[in-house]
Amino acid sequence: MAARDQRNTRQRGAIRDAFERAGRPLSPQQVLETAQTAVDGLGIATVYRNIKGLLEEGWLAAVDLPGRATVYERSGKPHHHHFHCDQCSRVFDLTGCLPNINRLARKRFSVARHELVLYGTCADCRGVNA
Amino acid sequence: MAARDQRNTRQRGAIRDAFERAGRPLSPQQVLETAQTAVDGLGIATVYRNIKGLLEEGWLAAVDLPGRATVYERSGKPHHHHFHCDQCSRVFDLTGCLPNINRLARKRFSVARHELVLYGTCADCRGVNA
DNA sequence: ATAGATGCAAAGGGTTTGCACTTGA
DNA sequence: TCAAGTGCAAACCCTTTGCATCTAT
Repeated sequence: MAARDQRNTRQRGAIRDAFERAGRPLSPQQVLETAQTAVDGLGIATVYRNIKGLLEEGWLAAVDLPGRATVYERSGKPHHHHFHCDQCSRVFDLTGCLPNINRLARKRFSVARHELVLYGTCADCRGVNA
Repeated sequence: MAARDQRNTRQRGAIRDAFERAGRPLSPQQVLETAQTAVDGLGIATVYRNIKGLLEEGWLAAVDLPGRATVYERSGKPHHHHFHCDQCSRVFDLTGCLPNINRLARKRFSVARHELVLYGTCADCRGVNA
């Protein structure tokens, strides 16, 4: 394998922690804010560089969502989609998918994959702190 | 109504034409390239300003797609989704949707709408110039 | 010791805005 | 006429990169 020669810096550790603990996709900015509580002076450039490294390593996966900057999540999850809260802008994982989703395209399109995002309000924002 | 006091400039006409003729969502850059053939010296800022105006007017609708800049299309179409060609990056309209698509979210999420994008290769890029 | 990693600041790419000039009505 | 519209360039925001310094190994 020898993915590459990466060191275990405090910064990298804090960034990984941020993802482990969040359990949901995070933006670089959100990662910065979380990881800064552990590593003072952490810079945004370092966050971007580590995210890139963790992507190449396969530890992270990019989640492109319409209308917002790319967020990232731990890789290895089964096929799933996301929910975007219109109020707090946080992104949550959904489970499962729908059959026939790729059949929406006419035969003149060869479909390789799809992306589905649901929008609305999360329980926290609705005050349903159940 | 008096949406606002908009003039019919050559630029605005050319921009509208670009959308009318394309029949598919366009990016500001694509609009610029098309409309420049009609209006020499057209600037990108004018394209952005007119797109914004046409959005407010309700003549255009924004189409946010994951991982690419927002594209725009004529408004008023029934609910539909889009196909993004991985090779030429053009975006095409699909027709229809799937039932139950909003049920993918657990009850802790209140779903207001959804966005679905299919990815793959369009007929042109596959050489199926049928 | 030393190559990789970091932080800062500057550079990029796409979108928006300020301003003087142009133009539609 | 004269405010809305335009073109240009500077400003912005987010992401990436250059470089001197720092640090795991």
